[in-house]
Amino acid sequence: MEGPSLVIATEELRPFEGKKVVASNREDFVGSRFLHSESWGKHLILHFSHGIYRIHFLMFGSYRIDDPRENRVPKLLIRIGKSEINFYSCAIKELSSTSDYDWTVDTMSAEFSSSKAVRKLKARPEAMVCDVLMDQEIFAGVGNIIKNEVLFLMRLHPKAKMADVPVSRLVSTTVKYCRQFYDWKKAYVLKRNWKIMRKKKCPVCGGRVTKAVTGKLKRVSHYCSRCQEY
DNA sequence: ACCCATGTTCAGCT
DNA sequence: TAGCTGAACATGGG
Repeated sequence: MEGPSLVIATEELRPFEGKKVVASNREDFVGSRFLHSESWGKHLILHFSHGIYRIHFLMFGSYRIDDPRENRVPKLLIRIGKSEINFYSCAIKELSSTSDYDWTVDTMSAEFSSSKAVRKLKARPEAMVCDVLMDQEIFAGVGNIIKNEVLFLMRLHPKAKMADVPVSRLVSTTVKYCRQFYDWKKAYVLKRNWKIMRKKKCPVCGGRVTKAVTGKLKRVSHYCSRCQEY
């Protein structure tokens, strides 16, 4: 789950703000009050009257509101009023505070600082663009889908060195695409708008899309070797 | 039916 | 010590 999806999660939880947890599979949550939620990058931060919890969905995590999965044990279940919210296969960690979060690196935050990102990127001329895009200390919330789509939009090869990348345009394209991802996801049309991710043919030249593990992060990149130059 | 993938952390090694 | 690798976790979709 990537940053924009987490923002959507906070929105879906909004109707439950200020309400009491009447039941849970975790004793400490019972009787507590759900105050509000927020997201930072791929973190979903839930504030309850008894504590702050950070949920990370990793690769396979999911949540369901009033739609429990059959035969699946949620990592966290909370019942609020007549509603049931379930979090599956995620990592849950209690936080003592959220003061360590820097929202100026969260690509979905209004506080995101493009100038700060540009500065960090310029400090890494030897790094591959596929790695810096996924760096959560620069672009918190960007995952492999956003990475691949942004690289295609920029016509950039995943292995391009940052020294050869138009840094300012990379930042603006990434932030803009995160918003686009959010809009498409909300409209349930995200996948059909992928241009290169898991595609067989390049939408520009019709050539076969290359699928290769790239960068220090060793994540799969989907790219057109003809249209996306070094 | 099998294979893959929207991700991160950590142990253990060089 | 820094940096790398593999393992572990866990699951729906093509």
